[in-house]
Amino acid sequence: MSRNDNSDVQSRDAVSGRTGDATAAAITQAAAHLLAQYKEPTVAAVAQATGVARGTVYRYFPTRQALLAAVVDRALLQTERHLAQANLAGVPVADGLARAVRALVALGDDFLVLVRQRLLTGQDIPAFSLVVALLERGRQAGDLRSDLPLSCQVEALYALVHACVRASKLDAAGPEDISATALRLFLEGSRPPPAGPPR
Amino acid sequence: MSRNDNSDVQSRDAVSGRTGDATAAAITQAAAHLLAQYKEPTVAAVAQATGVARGTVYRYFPTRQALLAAVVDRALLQTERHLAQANLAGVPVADGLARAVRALVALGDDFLVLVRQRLLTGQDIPAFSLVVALLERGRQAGDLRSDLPLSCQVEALYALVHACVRASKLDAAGPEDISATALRLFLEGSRPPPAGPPR
Amino acid sequence: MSRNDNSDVQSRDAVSGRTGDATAAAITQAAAHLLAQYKEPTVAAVAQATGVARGTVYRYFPTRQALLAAVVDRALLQTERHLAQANLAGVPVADGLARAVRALVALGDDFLVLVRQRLLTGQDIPAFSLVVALLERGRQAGDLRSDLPLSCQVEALYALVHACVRASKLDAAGPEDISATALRLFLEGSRPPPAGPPR
Amino acid sequence: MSRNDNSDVQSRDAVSGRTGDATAAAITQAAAHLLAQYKEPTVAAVAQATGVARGTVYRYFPTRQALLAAVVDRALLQTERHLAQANLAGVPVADGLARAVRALVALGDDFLVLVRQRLLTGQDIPAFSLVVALLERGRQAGDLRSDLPLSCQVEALYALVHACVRASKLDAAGPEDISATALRLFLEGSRPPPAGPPR
DNA sequence: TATGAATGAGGCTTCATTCAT
DNA sequence: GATGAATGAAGCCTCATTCAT
Repeated sequence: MSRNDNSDVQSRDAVSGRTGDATAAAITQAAAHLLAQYKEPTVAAVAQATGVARGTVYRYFPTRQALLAAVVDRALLQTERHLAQANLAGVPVADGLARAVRALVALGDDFLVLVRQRLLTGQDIPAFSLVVALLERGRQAGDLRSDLPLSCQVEALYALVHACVRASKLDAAGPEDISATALRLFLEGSRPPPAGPPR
Repeated sequence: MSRNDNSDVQSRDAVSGRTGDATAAAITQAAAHLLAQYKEPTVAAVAQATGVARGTVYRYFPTRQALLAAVVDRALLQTERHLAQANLAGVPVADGLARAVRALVALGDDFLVLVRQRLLTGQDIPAFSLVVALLERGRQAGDLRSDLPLSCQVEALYALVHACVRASKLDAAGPEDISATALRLFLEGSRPPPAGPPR
Repeated sequence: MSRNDNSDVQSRDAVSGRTGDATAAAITQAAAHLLAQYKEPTVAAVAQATGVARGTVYRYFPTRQALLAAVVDRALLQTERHLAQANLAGVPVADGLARAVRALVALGDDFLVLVRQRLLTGQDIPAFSLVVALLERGRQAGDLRSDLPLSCQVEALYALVHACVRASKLDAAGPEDISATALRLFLEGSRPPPAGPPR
Repeated sequence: MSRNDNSDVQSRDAVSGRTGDATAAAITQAAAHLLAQYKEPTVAAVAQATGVARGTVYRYFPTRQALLAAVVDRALLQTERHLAQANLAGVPVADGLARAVRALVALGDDFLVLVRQRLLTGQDIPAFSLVVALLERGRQAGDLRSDLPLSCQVEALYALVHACVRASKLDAAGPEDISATALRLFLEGSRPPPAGPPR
């Protein structure tokens, strides 16, 4: 009843109106936004973007590396959740690809963070394994051509989503249009259909 | 495989076998290689990769920024030269695309440097205008589909070349295979041909 | 002899007993002392003389140049205040000269800093304009000889004060004696009075 | 007879027309000029001012410190020679002072170098001992007032010469005028004579 | 909990010095 | 003898990190 009766919610900051966990989330989000622009953000930049003092960042993350790792972890988690909810394995390949692309586009900064991570470390992103599995299924089922290396197809899918997301930032296109464009480029390429429309 | 064969030009260093200009070229090349890996190379790293002392880098480039700018400039020059020699405007669009992709793949680190530059600055690379013109010609001539934004197609072409180059570093594929894969992905996408082979 | 007595203002450092502003003042003071010895002080030297780490200097002054400029600015401010309080224009020339010399001597390091600045840059010190005006008044009123260039007289006054201050550092003379000596040298020179005492 | 018959003169540089000793002299002279402006000259600056390459400076002077010491030594030597030739001890004090001041003014950069040296090191300049002896003689003979510290008078003399030299650089005054002004300021000060002109 | 002050390691840059031609 | 290239020590500056309030 009383105002102090917040034993089961996080403590709340009077000024920012943020709970402790919300502060941590705000920090990671700001850091993700900076990372998505391919900056190498300093702690001061993250703190300023979050609207807190530098020391506050260190209250939640022991080191800069830990903060950046937390950002990547959060992006991984979000990606896993989105892709799992998309139920890629439960629908035909064509539908699965459309769902996957929409999910990646919807991830926004988190997707860019993971692409950046792949670019820098060269390591696979585990959260993307569902997408790789989908591509493999498509190749085996004959829904996707299999005369090209799988690795190139994987790269191509991410690259096209990434390219469309970035290109759309200039055109201010909506996520549906972006997703559709990326998907078409991935599936059909840039050569026009010989006769009637392929669909 | 000596880096320099003009025996009667430039003073030559006995140990490294490099002339003065060759030293500058070696520095930019080493820096380009580091940049191509999406590192943010320190002057010390560039010097070590070149095999000279830090101070030597400053004999040729007044600041780190100037060095990196010189690397980008050199990449621009190389790209302009390669694309100009490819005579993209003088052949049919299909051939032009094949030539363009082969030229970009052949650029190696220089292409990656320019892609990185686009990624970081968001600015257009003037040396790529020949490729954009080719795409525009293809769209108007009906050789390329025009129901997608040109900007997305431009991004897609670079992204696919980039993706194939990077994917090939794991497979140690040759430039011809890389180029062919990138070109097919760009033109035909990943959906298999409906009936007989597309060509 | 504590440097700061306003007990309820500014956060206070437990070890050094300095407030934040006092730290900046301590840094400029230490830098002024080094400048007054005609050193070209490094940031490390200033930090050590202040008793802080190098980085701390950069908390208060963005660059070394900015620090040195702040020292000069502070010296200008102090000089303006001292000379303004001396009310040179409101008393006879002879008294004004005595006041001016005492003020300059009392400035100590700040005066030396400004003399050094004049020496290095060759530019006039605006805070000295009150003294120049006094000399001009003296020349027009016949209290000072006007058969010598004013610029030489100006230089001479500063040079004599400077010389006496520096000479007195070896003799540990008090400011009153220094001022009197400088004033006499400026007014009467080194030739003894022909007959009785000149006053 | 033959052109190679220069065994007893210095080897002569074909381009600069300087002998080896002349090159060393040119270097010290250029360095003296820079020192006289109260710069802290780099070896590169000295070399550029001399018109030779950096390495050439090191052919004549093992280190920068040695070069600067050589400049001071040369200034000391010049000063000793000038003052000795002035025969200060052999004429009345008044004449001696006039000769001394003219000699110091005529030294130009060398005098400024020594003043700078005094300023930085605080040590006496041995070449100036003849002037100090002259001042002492004047004080004992009653030609100079002795109610002021000798050290202040010494400082004052140098300071006035220095001030007049520097002030004259703005007015482009000749050495005779400079000397006369400095001497008057030293002897008679800035107060006008009570009745008729003192001379 | 949040903050501003302080620190020190590391990167950039200059410059005295050495070396090979 | 003179030069340009190369080096490394040292100074400037940034920034991740710690600490006391």
